[in-house]
Amino acid sequence: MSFESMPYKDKKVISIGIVRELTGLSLRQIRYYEERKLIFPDRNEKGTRRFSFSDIEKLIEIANKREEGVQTQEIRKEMKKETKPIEKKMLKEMLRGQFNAHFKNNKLM
Amino acid sequence: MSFESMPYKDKKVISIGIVRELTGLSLRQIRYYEERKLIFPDRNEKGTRRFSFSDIEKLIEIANKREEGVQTQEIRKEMKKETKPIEKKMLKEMLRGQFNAHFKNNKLM
DNA sequence: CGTGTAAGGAATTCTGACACG
DNA sequence: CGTGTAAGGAATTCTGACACG
Repeated sequence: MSFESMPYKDKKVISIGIVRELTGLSLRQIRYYEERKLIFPDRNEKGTRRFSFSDIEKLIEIANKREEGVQTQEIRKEMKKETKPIEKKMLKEMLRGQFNAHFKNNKLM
Repeated sequence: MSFESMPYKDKKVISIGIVRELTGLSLRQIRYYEERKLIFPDRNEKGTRRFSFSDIEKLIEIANKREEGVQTQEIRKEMKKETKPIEKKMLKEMLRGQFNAHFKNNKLM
């Protein structure tokens, strides 16, 4: 199942009210950080936001930075650097997936 | 943080609507399986249910058993057997925690 | 810039009950 | 036994806007 293969940490299943409880941030703050492209919750069909545990961890980091007086713009820049290696890893895995699919189709199936 | 120390899998943070999406079960079915003591979602202050990924996995198992015609009573019995070892493990860890706390308080603090 | 708040509407969730079987 | 459904109420979430600064 695709459900099993994805780590729970990145599944977008948490509503904004719970995120508020878990982070201590206000709804306004959470929505604003999305507006500033610091987090990227999914939306369900009717438009309500769905967050992952990763989003929550990110929000906790953001809250800490904000307490230090760092502006959202700066935080976004810092986060870009940090997520780059992850993107590279993802890309690598995607390529491997493509390769495997290709191999399967031509040699085994 | 206590947040970090607990695996995401067991955090009760998912609302019943998402559980329905993820399991394909109806709200009625999910609530009924709780009534029959097959799952144990938390409740927030206002009484709305909060499920964990573990609950969702359990529900998928339950759905499979039900398709085979197994009654909820039977499913509960089967699940009791399966969760016993986990309870033992938890108990062991709790005891170790108590021991460590005791040791710390008397010898180190 | 970052956050609070009141506003109105839409969608969610809850419980207890009746239905069928 | 297991599930559907209509009912009424309460709580959630959404957006765009005004406020302050």
